[in-house]
Amino acid sequence: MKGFVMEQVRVRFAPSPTGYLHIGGARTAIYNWLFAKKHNGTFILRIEDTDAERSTQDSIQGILDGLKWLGMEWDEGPYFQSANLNAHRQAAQLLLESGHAYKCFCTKEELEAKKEAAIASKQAYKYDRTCRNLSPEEIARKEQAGIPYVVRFKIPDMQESLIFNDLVYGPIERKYEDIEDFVILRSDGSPLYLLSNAVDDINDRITHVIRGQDGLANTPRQILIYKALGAKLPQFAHMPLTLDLQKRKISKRTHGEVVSVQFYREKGFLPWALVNFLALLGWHTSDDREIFSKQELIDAFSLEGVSRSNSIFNYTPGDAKFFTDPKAISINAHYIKTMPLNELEPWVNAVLKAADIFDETFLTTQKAWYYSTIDLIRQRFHTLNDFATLGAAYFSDNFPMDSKALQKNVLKHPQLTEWLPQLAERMERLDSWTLETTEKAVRDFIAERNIASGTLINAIRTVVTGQSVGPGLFECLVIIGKDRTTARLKNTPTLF
RNA sequence: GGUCCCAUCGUCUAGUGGUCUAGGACGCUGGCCUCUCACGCCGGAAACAGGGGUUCGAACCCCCUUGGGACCGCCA
Repeated sequence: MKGFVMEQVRVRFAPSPTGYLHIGGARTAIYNWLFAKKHNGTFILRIEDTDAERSTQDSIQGILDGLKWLGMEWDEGPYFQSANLNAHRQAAQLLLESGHAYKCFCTKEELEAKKEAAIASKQAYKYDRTCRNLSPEEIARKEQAGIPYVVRFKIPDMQESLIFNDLVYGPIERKYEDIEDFVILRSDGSPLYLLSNAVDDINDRITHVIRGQDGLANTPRQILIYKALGAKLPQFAHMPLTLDLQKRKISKRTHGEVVSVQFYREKGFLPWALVNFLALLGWHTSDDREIFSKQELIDAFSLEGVSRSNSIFNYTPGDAKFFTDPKAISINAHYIKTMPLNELEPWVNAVLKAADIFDETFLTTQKAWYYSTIDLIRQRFHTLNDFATLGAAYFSDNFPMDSKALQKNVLKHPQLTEWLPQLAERMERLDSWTLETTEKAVRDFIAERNIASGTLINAIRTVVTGQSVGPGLFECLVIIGKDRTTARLKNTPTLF
């Protein structure tokens, strides 16, 4: 970067608020955010709410909440495109005056007929430029007559191609003759997306337009707008799309909640785990790293690592084992089991509170115990919610009893109604409550009565934790404590 | 239909002419560990879409075919 002054990077995420924040949009936001952070630039949020019909306040709020939850904080905005209508109209006026645009009086019916005719004769349809060469007199007459008109952009009449270098896809070429004189202003004077979006990007001094690949086809036309307006061109970078296993674009309509960011929040995802997963869906480094801290990801990120082929969100509806892409769950589990306990703790607090099994003493007098407990059980958890479900028995006496576990490990052995209370009495007399003393008590009991050790151990686990699986039994007992353990063992007969 | 883009294990991908009998991760799977389930560790199955070139040599370069996707609104 020596020899010239690096321009201050400004990027934006510009969603239209017509639904919740979905993972494809979130990924685009993440890439923009990473690019901004990487280059000490500015990340701008712009809500493109000019479609009043479909835009909703709920949706705007959902996008804001989703981005905040993910940690994708913006430096400027949110700006609202609807606030810039005048600037868009002025730009159109400017284009009209400079001869880069013209008024088109063709009616929708006329255009529709031409389009159908083109399709019928298997010709590619493109506006035939009927109004492009209207004389000033004709234009004045039509206007006088009150004939409504749209404003169309005048594509340069050249044989060459428009070429631009996409930072992800490389050189993209489009012949001028293949581009239609597109509409930039409706007959009611309101601007269209292609214009609004470009004008806003110019006004926001965006240096890098990082967006989904569906914007690739719009780019040549927007470049033409930039040029006609005399604006400096930004760099363009298009991201591959996220498809489902049938290679369809993911959408709420066909995929439901699983593609919304909110879903992952509710399912017990750590926001950074989702960010990490999404960043990897279509981007990679050339080494084998897949787990990145925030700073590591910022340092490693580069547009060059973005792949050009669409990536598939590996989700199978109705999968009994995986409620979303298995890799996403795997990454979430990885963070849960490896992150520093003091960072994990607040997330656990939240789910326990939501399940109404949180106790304020967990953070005061019982803090050491609380941390040990989290540390003990997190190894086999995949989501934060597991702490409140599979882990409930460690935090509260109000825990669910897994019916299969009960059936298999307890109800099959009626003698447990006597054994477990007897064992409880013996354990109550223990002077200390450690791995060694609890194990000795149980092993002695087993030896005295000649019980199969697995039978008793599994039964104890089920009665005490409500689960057939979990950490080593004695570690469980030590963590759960003497009082709770013995009380639950004594309670065994009521389970029958 | 037109224009543009893409193509390595099931999925995310490494790979930019020789080091590729194609590497990693998730998932699947065999084993070890073990009171259970995980974790962990050690293994396994699993891919260069097809065909032509170019080259001493091609996953990598070129062409064609096939397949997939995007865009083609007075939506954004």
